[in-house]
Amino acid sequence: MITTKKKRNTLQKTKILEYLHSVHTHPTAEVVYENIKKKIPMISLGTVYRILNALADDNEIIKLEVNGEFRYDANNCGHIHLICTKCGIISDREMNKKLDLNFSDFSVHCFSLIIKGTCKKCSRRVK
Amino acid sequence: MITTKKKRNTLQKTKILEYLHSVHTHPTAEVVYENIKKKIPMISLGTVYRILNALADDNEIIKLEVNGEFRYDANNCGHIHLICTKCGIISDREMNKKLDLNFSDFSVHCFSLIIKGTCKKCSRRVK
DNA sequence: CTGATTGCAAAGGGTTTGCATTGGA
DNA sequence: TCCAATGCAAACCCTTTGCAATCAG
Repeated sequence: MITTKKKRNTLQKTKILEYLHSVHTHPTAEVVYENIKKKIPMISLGTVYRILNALADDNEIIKLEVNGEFRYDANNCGHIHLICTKCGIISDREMNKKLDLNFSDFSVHCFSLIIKGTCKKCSRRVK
Repeated sequence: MITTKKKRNTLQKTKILEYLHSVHTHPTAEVVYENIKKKIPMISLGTVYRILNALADDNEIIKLEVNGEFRYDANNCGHIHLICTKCGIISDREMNKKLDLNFSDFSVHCFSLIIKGTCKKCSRRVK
């Protein structure tokens, strides 16, 4: 059994969580960094990454991957994330049907399904 | 209208597709590279990446992201990909229920749902 | 006090790209 | 012949890390 080490609440962590709860844009670490800098000018990108990853590990937020970079989202279970693989935009949808997500050998952290495809705007651009 | 430039069939591309159709392991570009090298010793990693991305763009294969790296899979629609965010293992499941994946403003390329969580083995390791 | 957390900057590592060469149609 | 595709290696760029300083509990 790995002992959980005690965690501290810092201004950096508080502000980042606050920010994530205030937006619905699935920001990248870079975007979070730029916004937190307005309130904590001396914060560093590395710290933002560390806090975001820690929060994701604790399942307080969701970590998504789109086109080679990570995006973070305050935990909203029960949503479907539609990710356009062309432009990277992410839109949330409600599930219109109960999904049977009970697997005997796999524990789903959260009902946030990720579906990739092409959004309306991008599909207009004929290949 | 963007004109589609004509494509050529090369040994490299043929072998890579052949390989992807022969496995069910969702290999990384690196793994594909190592395996193709057995047949085409002089092939380069860059070429593997270029071919894999081209195939994914043409929707001939699926490009998945797990823990910061890409994995490729011969197109198998109608599957659920269970991705363990701890160890990165990917297992396929059949869908036991028809999903309503018709969105008015989003075209789903393929019914390959990606669900992240923790596999049995990793969940045994208590945090 | 203690040691978890931060800032800074360098290192890491998967992926992309520029360019000369090769080779498919 | 023509230009897409390749090989090679350097460049990219997002993310992670080491370390000394800092600060929450």
